[in-house]
Amino acid sequence: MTPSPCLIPKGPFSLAETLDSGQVFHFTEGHGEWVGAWDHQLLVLHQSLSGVEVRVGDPEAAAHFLALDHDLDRLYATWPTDPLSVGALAQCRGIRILRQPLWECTATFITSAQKQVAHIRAISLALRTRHGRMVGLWDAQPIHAYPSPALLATLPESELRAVGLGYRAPLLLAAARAFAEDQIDTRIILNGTKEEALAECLKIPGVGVKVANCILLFAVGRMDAIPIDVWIRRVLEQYRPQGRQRTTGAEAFLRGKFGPHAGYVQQYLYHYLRKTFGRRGAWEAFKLGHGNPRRAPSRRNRSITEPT
DNA sequence: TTCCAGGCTGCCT
DNA sequence: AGGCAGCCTGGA
Repeated sequence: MTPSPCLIPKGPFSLAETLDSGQVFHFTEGHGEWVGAWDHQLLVLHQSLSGVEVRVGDPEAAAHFLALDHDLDRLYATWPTDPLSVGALAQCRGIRILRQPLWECTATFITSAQKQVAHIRAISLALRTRHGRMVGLWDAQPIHAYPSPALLATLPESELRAVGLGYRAPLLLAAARAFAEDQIDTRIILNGTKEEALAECLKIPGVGVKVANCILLFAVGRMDAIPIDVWIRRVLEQYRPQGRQRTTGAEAFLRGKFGPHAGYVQQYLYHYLRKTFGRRGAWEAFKLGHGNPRRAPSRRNRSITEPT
């Protein structure tokens, strides 16, 4: 048996952390091998001491997908120096922003609204298994691609609700239809200016500002895109407790604070905070100890910090 | 059991 | 412009 091609990343790389950092939701691990699909291609990857072994799949496609060309040492040289960003870098060193296919990235993040990662993963795998094209077998298990827009558009809403999509079912259907009927100009999303691309993303049903930025960061590779989710909003509360958290001003603030590769900082912070404070109440406890108490807790959380 | 999770949409001021 | 309720489901 010929040895697998070995890819050498530019700077640090952690395959496991990258594939498990909330960018993609369908890769599975067994015996040190990560198995999944990139578009319609089976990928089996293993991290060795010298690099990344591509045991199944096109090495060039794998290197592109894993963004092994991103010069992380150079990126770390200009990393923000505030305590949270430094802590995030210490824990997430080697995580890369992947280059995902546009449609499956879009569809996956439409289904992610108000869902925990475990559930997003379950939905993603169910959609692939039930409706995606099989791209190969690994360890006697079939691996599936994400179903195409044209195929998803033909499914009844009840079928999407059956995999647990809930109110997101009609949104995903409408998005699939919009893609299948060429109502979305993907050239603008991929090659337009930031503003043009964002506006085109917002035409997609079920896509708001947060998901649009996920698309720009994880599929288009725009490192200046900053998805602001609940975790990043918590970071904002620490940095500017008197400011508004929901407006576009928040994004401008983060861009100024995190620099041109703000998307990378965002991803590290997201992963770091979720892993460190993901337990119920852990973030509230952290804030009581170290955080800034000036801002009153939101109505949503009030019962936690102010028991009646 | 209750709470809340990587939001979007439509409607309100 | 910005705030808010409602929406489905399942994990902790």
